[in-house]
Amino acid sequence: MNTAPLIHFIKETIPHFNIDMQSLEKTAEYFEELELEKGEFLLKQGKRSGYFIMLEGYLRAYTFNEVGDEITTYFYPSNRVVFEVASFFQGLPAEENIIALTKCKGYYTNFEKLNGLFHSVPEFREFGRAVLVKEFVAYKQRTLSMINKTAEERYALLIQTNRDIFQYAPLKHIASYLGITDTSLSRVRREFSTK
Amino acid sequence: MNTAPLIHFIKETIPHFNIDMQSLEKTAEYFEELELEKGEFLLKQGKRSGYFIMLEGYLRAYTFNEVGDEITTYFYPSNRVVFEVASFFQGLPAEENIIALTKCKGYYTNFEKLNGLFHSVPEFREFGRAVLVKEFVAYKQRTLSMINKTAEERYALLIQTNRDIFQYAPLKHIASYLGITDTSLSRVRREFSTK
DNA sequence: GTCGTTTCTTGTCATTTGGCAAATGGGATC
DNA sequence: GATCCCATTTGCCAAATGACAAGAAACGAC
Repeated sequence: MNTAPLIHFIKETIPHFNIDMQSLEKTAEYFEELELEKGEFLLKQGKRSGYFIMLEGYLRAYTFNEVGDEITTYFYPSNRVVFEVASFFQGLPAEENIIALTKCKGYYTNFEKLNGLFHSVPEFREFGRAVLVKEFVAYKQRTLSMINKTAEERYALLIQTNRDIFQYAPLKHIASYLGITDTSLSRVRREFSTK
Repeated sequence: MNTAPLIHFIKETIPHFNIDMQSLEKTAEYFEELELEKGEFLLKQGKRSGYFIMLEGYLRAYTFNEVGDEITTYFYPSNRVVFEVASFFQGLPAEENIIALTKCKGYYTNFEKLNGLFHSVPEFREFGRAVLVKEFVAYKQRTLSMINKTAEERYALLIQTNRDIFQYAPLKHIASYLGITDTSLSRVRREFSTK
């Protein structure tokens, strides 16, 4: 296994924290390389989520509402750690599906292995915490923008921060991610493009 | 300091995990008792957040949007751990204020002390992780309900899960928490009460 | 209690968004 | 090319929500 990109990602994530090379090499043993083809699932509803350090690719998380419509809950770009928090950490069956929008590459592990890693490389806990905090912060900001931004502002923000997504995801998925219907998104886009 | 309620809370939070009494006593040394009167601030914008295990009381977190309106971001009931994740863990100045809606009692610590505690009582990390995960899960659910529920459904959900809040917080704060104006909430309530 | 401030409700009207259906467009397959 | 399928756009109308202002009610200071 080529561990260099994994080790690089770990160091980047906690730059203030110096993990020695030996620990990093040991850390890598707890992961396996994973590649997903476009359309493959990283997680299926009902299963337990794993822990995927994704260095290349784009993923989409989605679930279904009461009337059976698909709701896109998240888009993951590269260089993110992908897991469904309740399922992974609390052992619950996932309510989300996570599917590859493009070919994806990264490193995968599961809950038991990650805990084993926390024991054998205690410094790695710092990474685990940083990741959990980072994803939590991202979700908080998303919630805030749902509360105090208009659909058009949320659309503009997505274009700014994650423009690539428009290349890989159909607009109806982006619409439900933004909390509006595809019809409304279409109108928002028409207004937006005239500015 | 009366450590019994704190120790009880820690055990309740990670029931599957057995921390011996000695460690729990040592843990308590890293906290101080804190009482807030109604109207007092637990956190002010610009400061660094602490870590407050609140056993009694209600808190409200809020910030301001671009036009200066107050946005209520969260209501905390008792038996929750209260911290602003980005500020506490990443050391950023808080963008939120957190204010007591009632008299509050609990145990308080800061980032340095909590890290010291993680070193001297490694089992306590399990508590830290459980808390982070729990709060993250709560936020995810909130985001999801903003996306795929109507204002009336969100209102009904809040009544079900956190009815006490209506006793302590004015409706305009509840309105901004739900992502609507106070005017709309008033109308939603009128409709809702006829059902 | 009185006064003044804040909160809550209501009315009116504008804007945003949704629901539905039809038209358009692009891509895949044969 | 013809056909089919799906995504997207558009039109029409309804429902939800916002903005603003006025009045009623609740609350706090004195």
